Amino acid sequence: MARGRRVNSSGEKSKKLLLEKAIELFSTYGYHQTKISDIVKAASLTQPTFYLYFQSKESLFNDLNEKFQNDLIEIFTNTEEIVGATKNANELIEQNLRCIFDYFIENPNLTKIGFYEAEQSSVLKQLLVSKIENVINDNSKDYPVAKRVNSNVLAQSLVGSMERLTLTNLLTNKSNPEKLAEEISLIYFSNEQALVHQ
Amino acid sequence: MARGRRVNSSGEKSKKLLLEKAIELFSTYGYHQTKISDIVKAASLTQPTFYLYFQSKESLFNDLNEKFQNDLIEIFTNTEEIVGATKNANELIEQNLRCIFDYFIENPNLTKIGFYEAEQSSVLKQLLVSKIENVINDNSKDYPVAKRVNSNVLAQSLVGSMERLTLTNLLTNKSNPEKLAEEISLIYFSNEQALVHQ
Amino acid sequence: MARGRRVNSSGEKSKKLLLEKAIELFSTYGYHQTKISDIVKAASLTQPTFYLYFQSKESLFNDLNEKFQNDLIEIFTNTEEIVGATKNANELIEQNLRCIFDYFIENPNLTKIGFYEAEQSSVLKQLLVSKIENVINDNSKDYPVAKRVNSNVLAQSLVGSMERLTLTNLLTNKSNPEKLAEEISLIYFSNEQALVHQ
Amino acid sequence: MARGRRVNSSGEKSKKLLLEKAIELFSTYGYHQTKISDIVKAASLTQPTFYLYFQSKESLFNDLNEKFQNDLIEIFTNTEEIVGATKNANELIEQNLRCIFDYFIENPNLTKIGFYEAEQSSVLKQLLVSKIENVINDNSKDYPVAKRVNSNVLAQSLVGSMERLTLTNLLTNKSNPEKLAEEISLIYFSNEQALVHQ
DNA sequence: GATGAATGAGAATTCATTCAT
DNA sequence: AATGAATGAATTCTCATTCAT
Repeated sequence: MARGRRVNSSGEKSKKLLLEKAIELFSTYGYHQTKISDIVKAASLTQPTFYLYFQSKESLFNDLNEKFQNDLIEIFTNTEEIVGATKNANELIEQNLRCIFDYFIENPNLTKIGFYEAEQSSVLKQLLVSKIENVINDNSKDYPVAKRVNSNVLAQSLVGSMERLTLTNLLTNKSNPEKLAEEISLIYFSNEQALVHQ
Repeated sequence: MARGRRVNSSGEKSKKLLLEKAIELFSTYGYHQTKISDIVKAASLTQPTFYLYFQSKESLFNDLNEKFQNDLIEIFTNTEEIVGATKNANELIEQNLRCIFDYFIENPNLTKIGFYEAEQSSVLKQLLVSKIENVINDNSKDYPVAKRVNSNVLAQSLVGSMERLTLTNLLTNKSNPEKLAEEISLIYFSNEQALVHQ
Repeated sequence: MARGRRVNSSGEKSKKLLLEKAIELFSTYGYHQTKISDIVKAASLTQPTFYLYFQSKESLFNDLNEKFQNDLIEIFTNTEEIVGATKNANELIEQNLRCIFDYFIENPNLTKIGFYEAEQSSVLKQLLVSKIENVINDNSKDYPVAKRVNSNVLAQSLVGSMERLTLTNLLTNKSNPEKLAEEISLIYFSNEQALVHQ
Repeated sequence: MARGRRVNSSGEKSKKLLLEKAIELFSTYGYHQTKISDIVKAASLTQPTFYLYFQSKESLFNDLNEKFQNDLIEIFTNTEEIVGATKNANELIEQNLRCIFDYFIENPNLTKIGFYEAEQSSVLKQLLVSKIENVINDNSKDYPVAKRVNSNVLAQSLVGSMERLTLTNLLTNKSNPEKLAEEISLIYFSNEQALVHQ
């Protein structure tokens, strides 16, 4: 039987294909339900080829998660820089959410993996909570609710809202990044702002 | 170990022990990471004994989830009856949340399985969303925010908050059922109530 | 043993080897006494390799039986065509028996499986009975015995004789296809022919 | 839970019941497909009770077969004595067959086990062959066919006929002992006798 | 005489991973 | 760069059998 390098084949192409299929399958069926044999079958390649590009199933999964985490952390950082100190807190958070949701929409399957399937996601979410908590603390005077509810609880709650709404409304295309960010902002801040600014 | 019946052994005890250990392990390590061998080892029993009481690993897991779902659905139903039409919406929701959180605190590991680990949880959560959505719709006049944010989005958001806060604050004993239910109520409704009632 | 491909290994060779050993063991010890571990041990391979080529122990057994049945049915059909209407009944049956016995001798172990071990064999034998019954019915005028004994009984009896003599005389090499076919023919028909023709 | 001796229970009754059910199940599903759990379930008893009366599954099966063999051997012997030297060979064989068939009809399930399922059956059948062979040899002058066909082949063939016809015609009640014995006798001897005596 | 409870020993099957080409 | 062939190491599950009551 024919073996060896195939016509028109290119390592990078194969690796990318495997990566794509892996993301697709992991996000659809989960880590344990996805076999390496499934991934290579979907990519019309063979199992040894998988090991040409990835150390193991677990390391591929970790790589995927690392990329997701790095991307998200970069978004956090960038938004801070861009938005800067010019805006008030709820706009800052809304902006941040929107950027995150933009990324989610562009990488829906990776999001399902990195934000829901992976255990590492908890660290990331905790980081998000911290960021939001800081923003709230820095601007607590503007938020009456923040006087009655612990800022950490508020931030945890907000991340919980993000999590669920991303899954049910954003990734199902019932909503879009802009709209969803605004809605969350409305739920958590805008109403009060409005009242405060009366 | 010798074969046959052990001194002082009793079927009910063994079954209960296996059930406990299974809940413990599933909630800690997840379904796939928990092997039947782990469960029976934790219970100081052997694999065939497992099959004396449960059909398979999967069926045990399903049984667990079914119990969780039934318990929770019963709580929904009971709370409705008890609270009745006497209270306004946010009190109703707060009461309901509190009952749910009470159950979560009493069954922390089962909650981790039934509310987080299991795929069936999505149905349950959707049901919760529907219930909350109805309450909001019935009382939307009291909630300014409900005029700006779709009631479904509001309900999804609230369930998201529940999910996350249960995991991070309730099951870690940083908070308690009463307090957490109040906090969520404050975040979503009370502030407005207060303002509206001015 | 190291993992991975062996020197000089070839899929076809391994599959054939497994098939051979399976036939050998099934025919010697029977389906239930033959473990997959026995088969692969006999082939100097490992259990996963077995599953590379066969779906399961049962499906391998069924495949074997299907082959046997198809082969035998083909023999029935071919013999009919070749012998045609030119010969009289006992020659036709003798010819058919001889072809069958030839096949048995060439595939002694498969015969033990497909004709004795497998439950599916009963269908095949019933088919044989039908064929023979038809021949007898078509030529009953030549056979005095067929007037006193039901043709179905006669056919069943003949198949029973085949069964036993194959096992005790043919597969043990005490007899051979030609001789055995002739003997059976003599027992069932020739004597009468002879007498009738007097 | 209640344990210990049951009201109205009697050891002998339980043993007999187990024996009956074992015969029923072994004959229907075969040795390997019949689990001890099946047998005791059918007898409304428990597994340890089984071991009160039988050493093991295998030994029960062997006991069953031993009984069958002893019964059959006794029939051989008795018939010889009764029939004695007074009759000619084909009547002797017919008589013998009829007695055997009578026993088969009275013990259909045991027959399925002892004559078909068990490996030990081959010894018994060989014994039958020997007996028949002797009769044929002693009376070969009366049987023209015996001059052309080896008496062993003739005897093997006859036993094969018995085997198959018992299964297809006797145990299915399509025929009866008397009729079947006569038919076999007709197939193998009577016709010639008739002709010879003309 | 009988049972509830338990287990030793092994069965089939799966899957990530590796070797030789 | 890629593959055909193979396997180590589990993992679930079954069944005859045994012990304590």
